[in-house]
Amino acid sequence: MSYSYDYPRPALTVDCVVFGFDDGDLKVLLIQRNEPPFEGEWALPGGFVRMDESLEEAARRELEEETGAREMFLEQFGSFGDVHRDPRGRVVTVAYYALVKLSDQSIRAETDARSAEWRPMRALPPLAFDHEMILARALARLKEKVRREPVGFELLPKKFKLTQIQHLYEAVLGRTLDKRNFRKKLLRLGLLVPLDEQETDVRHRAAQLFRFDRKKYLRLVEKGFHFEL
Amino acid sequence: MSYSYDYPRPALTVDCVVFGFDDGDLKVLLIQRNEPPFEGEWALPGGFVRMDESLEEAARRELEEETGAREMFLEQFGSFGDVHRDPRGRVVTVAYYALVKLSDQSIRAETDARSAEWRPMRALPPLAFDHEMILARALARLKEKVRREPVGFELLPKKFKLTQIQHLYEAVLGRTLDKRNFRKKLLRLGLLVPLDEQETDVRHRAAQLFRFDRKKYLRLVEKGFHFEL
DNA sequence: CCAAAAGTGTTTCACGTACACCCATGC
DNA sequence: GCATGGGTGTACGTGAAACACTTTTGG
Repeated sequence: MSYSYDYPRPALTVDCVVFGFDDGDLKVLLIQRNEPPFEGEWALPGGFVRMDESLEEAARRELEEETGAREMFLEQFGSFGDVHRDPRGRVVTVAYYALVKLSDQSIRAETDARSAEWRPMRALPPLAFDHEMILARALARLKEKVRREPVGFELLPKKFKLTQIQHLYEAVLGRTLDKRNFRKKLLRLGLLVPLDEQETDVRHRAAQLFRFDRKKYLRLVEKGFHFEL
Repeated sequence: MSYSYDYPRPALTVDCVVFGFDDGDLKVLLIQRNEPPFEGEWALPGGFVRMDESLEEAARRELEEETGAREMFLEQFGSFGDVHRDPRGRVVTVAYYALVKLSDQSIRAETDARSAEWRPMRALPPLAFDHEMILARALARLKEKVRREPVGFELLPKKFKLTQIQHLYEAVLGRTLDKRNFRKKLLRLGLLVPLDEQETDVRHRAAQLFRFDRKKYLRLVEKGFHFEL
C-alpha cells in the first residue's frame, strides 16, 4: 500500500526532550539508535505523526512508549525544518519538552526494543541529527519557564523539602542561589503547604516537608496573579 | 505527476501573523480567500512548504509575496496540528509572526491575485480555519516579547518620538502607561539616541526625534545585558 | 563531640509607582 | 489666546541582594 499526492510532502515527526531531576542533577531521557543513520548514537525519543492524532497526541504516545507514563507536563517549544537535518530525506519535526517525576516509580527508561537512559545534562554524549540544537533550545525554554511558572514542581516528588527546590532551580538555571533569599521569596508566595511530616533517617537535622498547593495557585491565577521567581 | 509514500503524510504549511503599527493602532495583515473552503472570508497569509526550503524560508517567501518585503523581524511561535483544523484534510501548519514598518513605503498589502488588507486588532473580522486562535497566540507572544526584547522598534519608523513608542506599547499590551515613568525607564536604558531633528508642521510643541541604537544594544547583550520594560 | 545539612533576620539600595503642571507651536 | 500634545521631578514603599550563625540529628 502507498499514498500519493500531487505535490511532494515532507515527513512529519515529533521529538521530545524529557527532563527529570534526581540527586541534584537535571537529566534527559536519551535513546540509543539501533539502525542507520547514526546507528549506535544517542538521540531524542520521537517518531512519526499519524494521520488520526494531533501533534500533542503524537508526543504523548511517544512518551508513553518510552517512559510508561502519559500524564505529565508537556509543552511544544518549536519546530525544526532545515532541508538537510535528516540524511534520509526531508523531515520536519515538532519538538516538545516534558517534565517527569523521576521519584515516581511508574516512570521507567527501558523498553524491550531500544535502550534508553537518563543522562545528566552536565555530561551528555554527542547526539544524532540536529538534536543537540533542539535540546539546547529546550533547556533555554525551560530556564525561562521555570522562573515564570511553577513548573519546577513537576520534576519533584509530591512531598519535598525546600533545599530540593533550590537545587532544582540551581541545576536548571546553572547558577547558585542564596538560601535565605530563595526561601523567603518562595514562602512569601504562599503556595507551599508545610506537611505534618519531616525527613527521616538522615544524620543531620530533619527537614520540613512541603507540598505545592496547585488549587490555590490556579485560584490566584484567575485573579491575575503571576508567579515569578 | 504525483508523489508516493509508504505511509500517509500530513500536508505542511506556514502561516504568518504580520503585525504593523500605524495611527496608534496595532494592525494585522489579512487575506480575503477567493476559493473554498471559507471563500470570501478572511485568513492569515500562508502557504505550503516546498521541499527545497526551510520553514523560515517558506515563511519569508510568503511574506515577500504578500508584502513585497523580505527583510523583516520574523519569529516562529508555534505549530498547529489538530486533526480537523482544515476541512480539506490533514494539514499541519507552522506559525510565524512578523513585524513590519508600515511607515516604510516599500511595504504594501495588495497583490494582483488576492485582496489583502491591514486590519486593526481592535476590530477584526471573523477568521477562517483556526486562525483566530493562532492570531491570539501570536499576540500573546508579542506581548511577552515586546517587554523582554527591543522588538517594538521593528514596528516604528527609524526616527520616532517617545510618545510613538509609548502608544505602541499601550496598543500591544492593551493598557495605558504612565508617561513620565515610561520615558524614564526607556531613556535610562541608554539605547535611544536623540537626533538633531524635531517634529515639524505640528500645531503644538515639536517633539524630539530619536533612533534606536541597535549596535550598542548588541554590544550590551554580549556582556549579559537584558532588555526589560 | 563531630559532621552535615536545616533553619533563620536585618540592612541597604534600587527600582516601580503615583502624581500635576508648564512649554512650544499653529491657527 | 487657545487648543494640542511635549516635556519634566519628587516622595514613598516594596522588593532584591548581601551576608553568618545556631540547631538538630546520627554516627
